[in-house]
Amino acid sequence: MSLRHALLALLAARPMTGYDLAKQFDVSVAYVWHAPHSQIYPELRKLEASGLVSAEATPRGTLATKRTYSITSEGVAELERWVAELAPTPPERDAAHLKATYFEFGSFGNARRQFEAHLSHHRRQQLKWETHVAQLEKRDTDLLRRRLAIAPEAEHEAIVAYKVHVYRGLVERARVEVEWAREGLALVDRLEAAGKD
Amino acid sequence: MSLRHALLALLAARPMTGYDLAKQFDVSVAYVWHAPHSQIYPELRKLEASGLVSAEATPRGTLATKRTYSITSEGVAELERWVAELAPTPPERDAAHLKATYFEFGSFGNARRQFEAHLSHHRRQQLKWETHVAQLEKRDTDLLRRRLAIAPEAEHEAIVAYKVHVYRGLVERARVEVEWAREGLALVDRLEAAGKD
DNA sequence: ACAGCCATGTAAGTCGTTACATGATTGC
DNA sequence: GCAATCATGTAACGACTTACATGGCTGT
Repeated sequence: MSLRHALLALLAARPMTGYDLAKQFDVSVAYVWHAPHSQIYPELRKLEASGLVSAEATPRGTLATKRTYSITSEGVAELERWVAELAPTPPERDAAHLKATYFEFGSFGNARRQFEAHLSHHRRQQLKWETHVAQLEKRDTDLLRRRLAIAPEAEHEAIVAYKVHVYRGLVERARVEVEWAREGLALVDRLEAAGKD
Repeated sequence: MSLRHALLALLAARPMTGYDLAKQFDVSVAYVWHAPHSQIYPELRKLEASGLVSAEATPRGTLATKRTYSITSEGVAELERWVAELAPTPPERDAAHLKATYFEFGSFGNARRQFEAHLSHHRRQQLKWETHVAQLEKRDTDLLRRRLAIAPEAEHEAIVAYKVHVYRGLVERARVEVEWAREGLALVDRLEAAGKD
């Protein structure tokens, strides 16, 4: 149920085509909620059918139509309803930790490879998010500027602050994963040394 | 693809029925990989069909049959293959952080409620995992004892250490979420105070 | 002419959720 | 007799993945 709200939230900043939305999912929203275009296009149709967004269709070539979607007042109301709703936390599903629980079924070398992959992935994530935090703080992303342009000035601080807080949280989370992987590597070293006696 | 491997890993400790497995998913594995019984029973049939587990059927009442599943040597091989495989990291999908990005669509009171729910959820998780770590360290869970009983003594330390490392990682992760929620609450206080001028 | 980006879709399949459905055994 | 727990399934639906498929526009 989050995809529709992610789309509505993006459209609250400015009208966009499905393609624009798919791109935004790659450069910012995807940091918290990933979605491929094959999921986005049908969802936009559903949102349109339920009146939460409206589409302006402009012909493109002879066959295709380009649709620019805007959020409607019902859409804004739905966004507000969603933000006010206390969502149940989803069940845990963590493939990396599941696998690490059973590293004894592989070699020390394998455990190292796995921890190293974990480390480099989350290190990259951390850098990406740190960059994003810096941009948000400078109010230097297209979407944020658009969002601020249509919001009353009194709200600007909160709008920026919430987003910065979210991405700082993700930076911290990535940092913890990196730390966990490093400690994992140290653990493997200890286990291997102990086994050599 | 992780459900099958979680099942295989559990069956590597001891033979179990679908019901036993479902219970294990509630008390330990579910901490990393949740699955309802409606998913477990069909998956066991598939594992049986592909020869990774074998089932011993004992009649139960007039109609039902109770099936006790054991891992086969092919199943162990598949576990080893899975542990050695470098799995791609799944795309981000974090409803709580997504929503927090857009807290400006709700009131300060709402943002507080949301952060408080986040805080208490992850606080509970943290305690649950801390308890689990303590049990693992004392080698005081049924499953772990069974696992150690059939493993060569030289491997015991690693078997315990990997599991402890995983759950400590989850404790840390929960701690970071708790911290994030607390900082969120402080942020809301600051924003509200600033807005009152 | 060709590359690269703009733009939109469908289809098959897997995974997971939620609800429905049934019956046996054990201990009080 | 009743409650709790043991035990096993099915079905409908929704979310997500992966692959396939098509074609337009812009600049070099």
